[in-house]
Amino acid sequence: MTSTSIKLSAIKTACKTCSLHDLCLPLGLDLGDIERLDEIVKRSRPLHKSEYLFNSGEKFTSIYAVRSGSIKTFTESEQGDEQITGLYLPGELIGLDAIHDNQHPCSAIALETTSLCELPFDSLEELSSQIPELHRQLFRIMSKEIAGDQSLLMLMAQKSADERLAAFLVNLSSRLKARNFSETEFNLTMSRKDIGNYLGLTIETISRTFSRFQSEGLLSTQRKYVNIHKLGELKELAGITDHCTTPDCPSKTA
Amino acid sequence: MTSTSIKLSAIKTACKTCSLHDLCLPLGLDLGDIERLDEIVKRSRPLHKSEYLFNSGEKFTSIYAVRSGSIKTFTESEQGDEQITGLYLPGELIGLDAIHDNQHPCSAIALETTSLCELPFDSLEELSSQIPELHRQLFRIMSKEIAGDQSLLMLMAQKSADERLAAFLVNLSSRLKARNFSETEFNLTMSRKDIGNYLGLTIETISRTFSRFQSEGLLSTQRKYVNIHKLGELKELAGITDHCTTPDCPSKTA
DNA sequence: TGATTGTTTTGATTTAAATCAAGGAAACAA
DNA sequence: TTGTTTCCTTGATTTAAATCAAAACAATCA
Repeated sequence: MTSTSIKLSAIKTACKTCSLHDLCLPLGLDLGDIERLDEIVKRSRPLHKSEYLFNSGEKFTSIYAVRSGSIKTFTESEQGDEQITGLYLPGELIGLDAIHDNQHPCSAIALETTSLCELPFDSLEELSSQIPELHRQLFRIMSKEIAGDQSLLMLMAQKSADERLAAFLVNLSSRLKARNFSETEFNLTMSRKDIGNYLGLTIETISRTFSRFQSEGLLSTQRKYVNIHKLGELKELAGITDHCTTPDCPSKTA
Repeated sequence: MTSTSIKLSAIKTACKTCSLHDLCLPLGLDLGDIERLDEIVKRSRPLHKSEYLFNSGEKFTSIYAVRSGSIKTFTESEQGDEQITGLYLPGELIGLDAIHDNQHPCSAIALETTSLCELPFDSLEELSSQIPELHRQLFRIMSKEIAGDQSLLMLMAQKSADERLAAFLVNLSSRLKARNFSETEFNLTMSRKDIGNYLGLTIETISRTFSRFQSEGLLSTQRKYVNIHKLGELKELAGITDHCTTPDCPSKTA
């Protein structure tokens, strides 16, 4: 009985059988190397909605990969303004911003029931010095995060409320599609308030913009549920180059 | 004669004698490892003001470290809006955002006469898999870049024009101080237009804000020259936590 | 079940920064 | 030197989004 349950949990954590394989750390690794990666992955109980994964200021020990669900990260300034810095979907890595000074500059909260793979950074670092392809993939992922933040900066600095919300939706849609979810019908896991904060806008502006998009027939919403009717027009509004810089992003190949 | 000039240039590129040692890649390496790093560094002629280091879309081959001078990086969207994404001072690394898809997502231009160290990425990657401390330092630098971009995001999303310009100046001041320049007297290498673009504001707003800071006695300016009279007040305006996340940043230890 | 709390929508008003406009000061070239 | 271009400053006006305000709607809980 005990051995069965161990085996079951082992199967569950196995990178080699994980459907997120190509969106996550194992991309490009051969089977033997994936098995070595599997050995350092720790799996704990899923987080419930609103549970913290870590808190700003905490000591950095591990990188986390989202297995299912979603996570938001946010920083708080000394004046108390909160800024959401990231929304992480399955296959994406959390905590890369904490490496440089060994503590988390942001907090991370589950937006829904979320399970994660924990990768102790010391082990990961050691393993990556033995597996060049893992090393390379880690660099790629970090580089992508930098490039993604830079597109977000452009969004904030140069774009109107309409363009920002459109870009947010198009980006989300692309990433969901890459994960085999519908690209036109999905649930926002963030509240209007969170979306506004993320995009540098107020909740009222987000709400009004959604209403206008709806009256223009671009999409329809019921609270968190979104149905995009005219993805093409939305992409155009977003400036086609949505701020998704993932290699798996459909808009890149289109 | 020939051997002399070769020797001279070898001395000039030597990381082990470089004053930027602790702000750059060699931080934490022992002498032998620094010498190995020195072997892969390529040094070319300095760039003149307004010369391109690389262009958006170009194939990625190397990371560049600024030796002297300064560089700005910027992306251009399909609609033609330009967004400055970075201002790089001596000891800082350019091109980390290009690793993930092997091409530069941004262009890089010299803001003044600027000399650089070129680090071919293939060699750097190979070397870093042999030198764990170099590997770690690379991760730290990339992580710092991510964290820095995230503070910039907060700046753009939540802060007023005053706060943004103050934060920009305080950040620049800290980084200059870490490089043994004056923290209160310096030349902006970016134009008002560039500063505005970087901070998501217009040139007129930057100009007016500088004028007001001046009339309030916070600083004085003559074109690019800036003299900060009340750094403390400026820091307070910036929210104390300036968006400098470098470990060498004085505000961290203060 | 109703009471309480939190979230979203919509409307009226204000405001910070953008835009429009024009003059002045440096930098640069012929 | 003078003309040309680029950059910066300052003023007047407009505007997009914030703020203030209130009601409608969901969700949660006793």
